[in-house]
Amino acid sequence: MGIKPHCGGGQDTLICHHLHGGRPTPFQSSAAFLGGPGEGSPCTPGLGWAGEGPGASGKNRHVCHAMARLEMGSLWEEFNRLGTEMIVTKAGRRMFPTFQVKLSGLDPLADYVLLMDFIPLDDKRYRYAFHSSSWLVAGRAEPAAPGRVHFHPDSPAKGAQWMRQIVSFDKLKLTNNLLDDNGHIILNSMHRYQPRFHVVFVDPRHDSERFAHQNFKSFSFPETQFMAVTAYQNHRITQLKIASNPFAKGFRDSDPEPW
Amino acid sequence: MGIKPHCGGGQDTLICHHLHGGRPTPFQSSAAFLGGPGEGSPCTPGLGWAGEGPGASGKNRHVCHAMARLEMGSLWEEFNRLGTEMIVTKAGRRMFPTFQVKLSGLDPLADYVLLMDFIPLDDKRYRYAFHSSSWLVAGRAEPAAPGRVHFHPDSPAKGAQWMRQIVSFDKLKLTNNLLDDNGHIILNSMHRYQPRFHVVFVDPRHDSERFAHQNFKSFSFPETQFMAVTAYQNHRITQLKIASNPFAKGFRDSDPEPW
DNA sequence: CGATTCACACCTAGGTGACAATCT
DNA sequence: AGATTGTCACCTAGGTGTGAATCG
Repeated sequence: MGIKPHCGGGQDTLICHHLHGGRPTPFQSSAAFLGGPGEGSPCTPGLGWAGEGPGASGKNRHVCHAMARLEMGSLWEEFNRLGTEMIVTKAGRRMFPTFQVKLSGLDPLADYVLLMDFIPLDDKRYRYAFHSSSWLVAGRAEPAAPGRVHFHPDSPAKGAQWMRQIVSFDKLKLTNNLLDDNGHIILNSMHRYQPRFHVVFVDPRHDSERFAHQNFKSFSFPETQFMAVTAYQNHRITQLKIASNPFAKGFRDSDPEPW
Repeated sequence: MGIKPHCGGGQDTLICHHLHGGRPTPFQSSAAFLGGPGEGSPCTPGLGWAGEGPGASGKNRHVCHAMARLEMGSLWEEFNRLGTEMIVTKAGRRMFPTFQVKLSGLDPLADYVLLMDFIPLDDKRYRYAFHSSSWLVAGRAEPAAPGRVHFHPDSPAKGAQWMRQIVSFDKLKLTNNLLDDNGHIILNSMHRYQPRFHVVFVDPRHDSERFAHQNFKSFSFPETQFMAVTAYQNHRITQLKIASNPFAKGFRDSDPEPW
C-alpha cells in the first residue's frame, strides 16, 4: 500500500506565517493550512528562485521530488485490518504505532519544516457494537475541533538532516480537551481521522507568502487512518497494542514474537 | 562572582565551517575555534551587514551586546569552594551541576549557534592527598585531548528563541576515551578545566568566513572550573553531589534541604 | 598503590492498559 | 447504558554513586 494523493479536507486554506520565521512553537499555530493536491501535481517547469507567476499550479522544485516512505508499514497495516484505534486523553496521549517516515528527494542544502495534521475522514460519529464487534454510525459529527498542526520539533532543518535518518513524530500527542493549551492535536472521540504529513520548503524570498501554495508537498497514508477513542473498544486492538508497544509489556502474559 | 574576559587558551585559532551550514553534528567538529577576547571587546562602530575591514578587532553588532547569566550560581559556588570534581567515563557522563545560562542582548530575529568547549586551566597533572584532603601537583599534563566542542542541540535558532528561557547544556557529556565516537567532550582525568560558552551569530553573508572572528562572543564563569576525575576524591564533593543531584537521591540518608 | 572499569541497586521521568468511579 | 476520567501497577529509558575487580 502506498501514498494516496490527497485533495482537500474541508478545512480552510490558510498561510502559515511561521515557516520563514523562528522555530515554530506548536501551540501558536492553529488551523490546517492547505487543501490542494500534494503528491501527484507536476513541478512547475523550470521553476526555481527566479520567475514564476502567482497562481501557478506547479510545485517549487525544492519539494516536487520529495518522497516519503512510511516506516513500520506492516504493523500499521495489521492494525488497519482490525480498525486502528488511538486513545485520546485530557493530558494528551502519544500515537501507537508512532508516525515515522523516511524522506528522500529533498534539496540537501535547503531548509524545510516538517509537520502533521489530522483530517476528519467523514462527518459521522460512531459507536462500537460489542455483540457484533463492529462500528456503527451513531449520528453526525461533532463540531470540528480547532484544526491544529504539529511541527516536528527539529524544524526547521536542512534537507540533508531530514534525509539522514528516519523522521519520527513521537512527541505528537492527541487530546480530546478542546481547551488544551499544551499544543496537542485536538480530536473528537468516536470520530475517524486521516493523519497527514507535510514537507514545507522554507522559502527565503521576501514575498514568499505569495508562493506558499507551491512550497509544500503533502502525504497521506491510508493505512494510518484511525478511530479516536477514550477507551479501546475492539479487544483485538488492545491485544495488538499490548503485543507490539514496549511500554505495554507489563500486560503481556506469554512471550510471542515482539515487533 | 561574575564573568571574566577570556583571552586565549593555548589552542589554535580555527574557523568553524558548520556555523552557516546545516544543523551541526557535534562529533563532526573538532578543535576549539577561537582564542581572542570575548566579553569586554568593543563593538565595531556602526558595524552591520555593510562595510568592515578584515582584521577589524570589534565585534559584530549582533553579538556585541549579548549577555549570559550563569544559572544555579550559588550551587556552582558551593561546589567551587570545595573544589568541583566532574566524573569522566568511557561511555560519557553528564556534568553536575548542569551548565545553564540565561541569555539577553541578542537580536531576536537573527540566527545564533550556541556551543561550549573546555580549556585546560594549566599544564599540570594532579593527584589527591587523602591525608591532607588536598590536591597536589603530580607532574606535567598529558598531551591535550582532541579539542572538541559541543553544539547546543537546538542550534541554530533565533535570538528570540534562545532568550525565551534558560538554555541548558544537559545533553553534554564528558569522557576520558580518546577514541570516543559519540561526539562527547574528551578530557584528561586528573586535569583541571574551565568550561567556556560561545554565542555565534550565523552570518548570512557569502564570505562570512572572513568575519568569523567578529561573529562570536565568549563567556567564562570561573566558578564552573573543575577537576576531571574517574572517581570522586574529595568526600565532601561526593556528599554535595548526593545532596543536590536528584538522580543520586538513592544515596541520601536523611532529608536535608534539597537544592 | 593509585587510577580506572564494570555490574549493580536505586533513583528520575514518563509511556502503557486496567479498572473503578464518575459523568451525561 | 455508553462515554469519560483519574489512579494505579508495571513497564521503558536513562542518570546516580557504590564497591569490588582490574589495570598499569
